[in-house]
Amino acid sequence: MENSLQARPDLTKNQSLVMGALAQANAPLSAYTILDQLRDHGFRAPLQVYRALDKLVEFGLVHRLECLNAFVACRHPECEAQEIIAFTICEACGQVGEISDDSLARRIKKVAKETGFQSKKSTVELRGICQACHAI
Amino acid sequence: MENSLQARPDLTKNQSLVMGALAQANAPLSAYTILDQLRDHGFRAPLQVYRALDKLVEFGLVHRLECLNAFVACRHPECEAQEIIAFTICEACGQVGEISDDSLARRIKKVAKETGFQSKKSTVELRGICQACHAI
DNA sequence: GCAATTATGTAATTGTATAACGTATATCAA
DNA sequence: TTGATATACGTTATACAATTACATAATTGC
Ligand SMILES: [Zn+2]
Ligand SMILES: [Zn+2]
Ligand SMILES: [Zn+2]
Ligand SMILES: [Zn+2]
Repeated sequence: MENSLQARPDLTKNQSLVMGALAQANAPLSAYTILDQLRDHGFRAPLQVYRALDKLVEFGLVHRLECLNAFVACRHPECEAQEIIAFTICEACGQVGEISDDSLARRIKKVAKETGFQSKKSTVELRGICQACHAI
Repeated sequence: MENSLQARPDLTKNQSLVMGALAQANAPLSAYTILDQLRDHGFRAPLQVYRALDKLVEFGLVHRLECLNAFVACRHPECEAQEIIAFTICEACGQVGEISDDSLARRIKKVAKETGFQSKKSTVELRGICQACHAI
């Protein structure tokens, strides 16, 4: 049986550039912000960014935040092994945290199943204030 | 102390029209789909829809689904009393369900708090197959 | 009436994402 | 070597989503 984890191939040039932009940022970037940052490297059109992002998300290197229409580099080593990740998005500093909690995942699965819903993909995004910003 | 629940005033004409479109639909509608449906009633511009949607969401009569950029009428009588609602979105029939489970809400609050995150607003959206579609 | 607030109409613009082309390159089998 | 397949890339145009800016009308509270 195939391992469901994506065996990550070497990144292409465009994929590397987009990954680099996201890795350097300490907050989510929109596709168009990435495009602007990479114009000096030859990027001209949104599709170049979106195609790279599609692959990077597929590889599990990047997450998409639905509530921001933005993308963030994964900082969570064990990410691919988790079914459900909760993202914490600080509205003060923009930083994104990743929480993977088994009991939370089980709870979500359970409440869904109780209504007969078969969940395939879940989005959990929390907006608020991170610890660092709250301390200020 | 003011009640945080919105005392719902009568809806204006535009708000009623948008609410009607969403109430009739059995799946989420995008703002532009609503606009098209209401052209016969004098709607000409997206802003007329977005302004009505803003109010309806504020009143708790409509929910916005982040992962779809779409809006759905609330089918959940006790909705406003719940801090956290999980939406189930069927990828087969499009129907949206609302789950409010106290233990899930507590769990989410708890895992966030463990990382020092102060959550203000949460988005929980599950995509998959609903019971009816699974039975087919 | 009058001021303040809320709702509406319209046009223009900005932001997000994809469709539809064509081209280039790597891989593999015949 | 050729042909088939798969993948990546570049470009243009277009579709879809949301907001800004400004003017006008209706409503509400004195
Ligand atoms: Zn991750
Ligand atoms: Zn912060
Ligand atoms: Zn509801
Ligand atoms: Zn269904």
